[in-house]
Amino acid sequence: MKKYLEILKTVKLFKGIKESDLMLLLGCLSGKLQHYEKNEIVFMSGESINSFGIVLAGQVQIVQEDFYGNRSILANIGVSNLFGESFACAGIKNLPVSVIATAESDLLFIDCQRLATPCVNSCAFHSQLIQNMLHITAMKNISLMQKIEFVTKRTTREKLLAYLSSEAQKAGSSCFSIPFNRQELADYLSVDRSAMSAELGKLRDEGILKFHKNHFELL
Amino acid sequence: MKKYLEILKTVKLFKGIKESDLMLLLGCLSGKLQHYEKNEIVFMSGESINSFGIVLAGQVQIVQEDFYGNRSILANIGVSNLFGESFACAGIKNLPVSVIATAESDLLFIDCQRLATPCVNSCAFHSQLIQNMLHITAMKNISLMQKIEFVTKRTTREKLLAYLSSEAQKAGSSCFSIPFNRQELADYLSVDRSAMSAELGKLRDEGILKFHKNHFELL
DNA sequence: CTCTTTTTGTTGTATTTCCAACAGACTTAT
DNA sequence: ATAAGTCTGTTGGAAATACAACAAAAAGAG
Repeated sequence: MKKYLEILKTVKLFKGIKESDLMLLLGCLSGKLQHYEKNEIVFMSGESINSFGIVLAGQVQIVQEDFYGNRSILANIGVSNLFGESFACAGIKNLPVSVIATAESDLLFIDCQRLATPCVNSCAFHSQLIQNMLHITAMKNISLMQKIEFVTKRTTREKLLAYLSSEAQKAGSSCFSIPFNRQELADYLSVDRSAMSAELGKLRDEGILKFHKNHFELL
Repeated sequence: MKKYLEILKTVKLFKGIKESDLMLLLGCLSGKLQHYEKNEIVFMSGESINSFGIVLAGQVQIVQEDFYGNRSILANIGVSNLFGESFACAGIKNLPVSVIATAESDLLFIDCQRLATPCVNSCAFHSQLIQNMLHITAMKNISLMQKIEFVTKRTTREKLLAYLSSEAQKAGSSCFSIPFNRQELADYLSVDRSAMSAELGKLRDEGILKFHKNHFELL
């Protein structure tokens, strides 16, 4: 766990917790570190969970799949971010989504019960953790709204431009990388991959953007 | 304010607060009651807000509008539910959405600062309020995900059926009312109104559902 | 009640998306 | 280096959607 101390310090859930208290706190929360291979399933939809995760290395995706096999990617969770905490905090028993590691990943799992109920040692941090968690779920709300903004755009072109400019803004530069390959991007924006590929080609021909693999530049 | 005591007792934010403490608490939070006419704007996109609202009567809608005039309804907020709290908790300065009263409404506004910082009187409730707020934002997360599930369906028919069956489930009956007229439903599901109307007609002809105005029955 | 406005349903056409199939580029394993 | 597998771009036809225009029904105003 110690090798991830630097990462843990950047996790928003632990904001305001002293570095010296961090390991102690993790013990109290009975945090469990686990390794996942690429494409391994972390949580399966329908499953009942009693812990949420923190990505310490790699990345995971939150995925919805209907029984026609249509896949929809709700979110990509990168290093130092949480997943599953909304279901935990809302007390949802059966997961309506799956979580999949899309790269070799190290994930830290924390028991929700432990977070919600103060214990002798962590009591001092408890109130801080809840407040941090509130901030995190509120931020997730915002990014879900932003995703809705993308997918409700009428055409593939508009969806692409809305998504890409938001990524550029997030990166603070017109050059940026995205955490998706083409099929994943299509599943995130909820469009047809081939049509999207064609549209990307058009946008490039019109001089609106450049791209190479998952690296983009808006012009 | 007293006339709404029964409603206030059902507000999830105040869960665990004794009825006798409620009015005291509202004073501490400097809650302000305000009346709105139908179609009046409550919050305007771009505005900077420092309070969130609770619907005591009527309803409001959370609306996104792009500069082509395409409207997207993110959510409908009914009696005893909160709006704007995600932006408050996330510390978002400029509202990315608008809030509009879609019926004559009484709204209670609460200052975020007051909620976040304990004061001499409300201190005892403070921790409870934060926990309740966490639960509320987590639940909102879930309903946003559900909305994404609707709008990412490929066809108008699938969107309708996904939405209507979720409403039936929520109502606990195959008969239920929806809080939208046709144009609003189209803007919520992000489809063309006329195409949606046609699809509703087909579904009725096929004996899959019955409807009259905003009252539906799944068969 | 009558007139006006809003809401809902219907239709036809242009546009867009979806799907399937395929070829080339790139990766990975052996 | 070869072969198998994956990812990306391209195309054509089928299906679905968006848009505009209009008629009928319902709601609201005077």
